[in-house]
Amino acid sequence: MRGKEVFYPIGWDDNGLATERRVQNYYGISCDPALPYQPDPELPGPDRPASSRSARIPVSRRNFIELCRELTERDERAYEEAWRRLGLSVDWSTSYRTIEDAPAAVSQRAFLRALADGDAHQAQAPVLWDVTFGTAVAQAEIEDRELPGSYWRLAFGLAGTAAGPRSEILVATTRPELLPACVALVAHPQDQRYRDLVGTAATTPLFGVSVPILAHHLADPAKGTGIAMVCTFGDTTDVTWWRDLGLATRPVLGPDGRLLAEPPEAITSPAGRAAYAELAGLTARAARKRAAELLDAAGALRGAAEPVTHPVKFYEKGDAPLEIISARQWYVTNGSSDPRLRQQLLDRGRELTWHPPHMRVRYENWVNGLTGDWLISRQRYFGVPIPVWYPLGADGTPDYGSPITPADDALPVDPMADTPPGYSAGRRDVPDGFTGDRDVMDTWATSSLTPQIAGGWPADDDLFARVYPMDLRPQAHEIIRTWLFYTVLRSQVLEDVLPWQHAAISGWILDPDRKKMSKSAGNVVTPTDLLHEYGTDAVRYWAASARLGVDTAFDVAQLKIGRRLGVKILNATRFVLGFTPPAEPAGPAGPARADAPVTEPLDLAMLERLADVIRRCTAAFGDYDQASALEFAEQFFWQFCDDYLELVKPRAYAAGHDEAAAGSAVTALRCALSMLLRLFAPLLPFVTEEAWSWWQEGSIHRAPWPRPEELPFDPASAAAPLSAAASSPGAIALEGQRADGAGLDAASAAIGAIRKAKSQARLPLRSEVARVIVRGRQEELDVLASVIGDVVAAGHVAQIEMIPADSEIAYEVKF
RNA sequence: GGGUGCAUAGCUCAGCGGUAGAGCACUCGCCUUACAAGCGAGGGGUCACAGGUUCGAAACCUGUUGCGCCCACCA
Repeated sequence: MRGKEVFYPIGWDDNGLATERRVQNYYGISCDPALPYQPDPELPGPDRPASSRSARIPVSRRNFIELCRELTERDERAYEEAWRRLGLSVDWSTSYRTIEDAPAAVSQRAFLRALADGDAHQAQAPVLWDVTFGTAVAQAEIEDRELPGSYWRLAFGLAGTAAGPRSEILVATTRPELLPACVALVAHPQDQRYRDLVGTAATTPLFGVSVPILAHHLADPAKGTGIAMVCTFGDTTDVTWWRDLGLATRPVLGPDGRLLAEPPEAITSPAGRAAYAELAGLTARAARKRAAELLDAAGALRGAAEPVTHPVKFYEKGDAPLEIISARQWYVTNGSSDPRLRQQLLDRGRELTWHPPHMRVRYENWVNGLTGDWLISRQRYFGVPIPVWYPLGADGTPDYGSPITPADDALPVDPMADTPPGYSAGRRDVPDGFTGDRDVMDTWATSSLTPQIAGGWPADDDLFARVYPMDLRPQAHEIIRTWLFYTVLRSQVLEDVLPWQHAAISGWILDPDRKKMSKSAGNVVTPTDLLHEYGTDAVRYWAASARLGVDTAFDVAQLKIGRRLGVKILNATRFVLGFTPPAEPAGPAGPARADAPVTEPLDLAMLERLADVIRRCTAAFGDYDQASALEFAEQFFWQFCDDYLELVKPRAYAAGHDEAAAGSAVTALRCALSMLLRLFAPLLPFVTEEAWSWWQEGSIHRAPWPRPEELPFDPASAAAPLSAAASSPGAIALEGQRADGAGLDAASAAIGAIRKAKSQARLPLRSEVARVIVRGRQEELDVLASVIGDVVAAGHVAQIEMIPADSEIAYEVKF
């Protein structure tokens, strides 16, 4: 409507663990990569009742991915239907799915570019691991949840003279099952209680392993007994201590979340090995209970277990606490260990215009709090494969340090199916042959490239040059640290540019009790029923009232009001179009046209007010504040209907008596209607399109945005007589003269006073009024005088008298 | 613990230096030549609390309390 070409792409982010879980639950299956492909698998089907994980039917990797594609496609069709019905003005002809070849190729190309530039690397390192999904996860996808737990106080043995009078040392832990993984005890260097012990060793109860007692500033004297047990790995602090203090590695937890079959080598005593055998194969949770029992039986517990509630790290879509295990993974540089890149990212955050501005703080918090590079590899199936192979040595061991990369024009590749350059297919997984990387990339590794994917990078140079960098990223606040941050990161690294100038950060829709909607809480309101019951425009009306950055409670009352507004627009349009245009019919669709001169002061005043509304709406939209734009338009529209239409009705109907006065009214009505419909069009697209179609050509959504300059004033008769009140703040310059809408307000106030008198007298509004006396200051009476004819007619007033007085304007109504 | 936002009528929210606002809900009235899925009128608020700035504070500053969110926090 503003005359610009808009590139508004839409895509489906269909990869990821959320999809895999939905597919598992929907079909009652699980993926087993060891199984062969079944062309026509027998599936339990969607009607199968929710089953335990063990009851799921295992299917091959290829079958699993096929089902993921199938179900996401079906889900996406349902979404598209809902969004089309919502009137989203995205360009459906350019939509993409991140799992399709073109986006996958973009994703792989960006990865290979990062690899070539040294921005992607592998490392064998401790990672946060979801034991249910069996994959590593990234820092951005972790959340804390409060869980109940217990403190156990374990007695570690002290040997030798350094121990002095003490023979044991108490260590509090919430995870006794990790005792076999213990590699050290750590106290704060200033802590007097343990100072003399630092540098000596203690012996773990039950397992009889000697561990050093060390000092580190991260040890908190106030927690537990002030001395912490360091394990491989109980939490991220353990990892820090392990690194800083150069500690041994004694893993006991496997990728499935169960204790490994064999104890760490450090456990050598028969008693220790016997104790470990009691724990082997148990889940961490079960092992915790068993370990506490064993410790109790061995007399190594001091005092009763103390219940606590503590925060535990979870994958945000996971059901079991994350564990930390050591694994080889792929990482992408994100500024955590590169001060220059970190500063560049912070600078980009300041370059970006945030709506609302304070959302930038979340971004900065996140960038400043990054603790490691971006872990992008996932040990899953439905995702874009990491596009590398590894050469195998003579003994069949992969050489991870020399990844084999595909040719650029071969992308996308699946290293598990495709053969790398320089090899034949037969040399897969044989000595001196090759093996494919079996991991896929984090879903954000692809969705962080949405500007590149939508913009045709790098194949369509012309499109890319025209649309990138883009203007706007609309998204919600919970994915600032993922979608927004990763997108800024990729554009910084790939193009050294900010991917868009503006970020419009929406809040959430909360349930009517202001609680977050969630499937498990059962308080989700889905839009489809609402769209059917209240209509799209009503739903959009409610949604548009939500300002950026502010969470909004779902409110059916707002839908009803929106629907009422839509109905009112149709009725008002019908009313206005019921009057015959005074002269030639309006020309081509578009700006309102003067069919007859607008000469009557009330009509001029109304249009002047409307011009001001247009200015304010336009400014609000420019400020990403659609809620204010709607409010301004709506407020004016109701005054237009309730006061102006009623005031002007008698004059407009009286076409036979005073053609000029009637013509002025009808022209003003049609002009205002045209502008109002266009003002509402972006927010209420369907009802305005319908009303527009009754009298205009073409779609209202391609009509020009209304401008005050369209006002059909006849310069010869413009609003000169509108009194001294024209110096008020609302005054506008028009055709070289000053005018404002004071006449409309004066007439509204006058008809309001008359209505009030009738209401208080319990009389119908159409009843006759014998006499109205108005007292007020001369200048106010002058304004009123200019529109008094319309007031008298609309109020059915027989006689009106205006008496100058040195007081606020007041009305006396006599029947 | 650090950060950030919010607190205004019964409800949902505007207002952000100049006499407290809207819609809904509530009460009363009205079939009025667009609309009874409508129209008109009315009642209803120490603007969380305490200081300060100012001629003047709901608004600006400081602090307090409560709620939400972000980050950190698993011994």
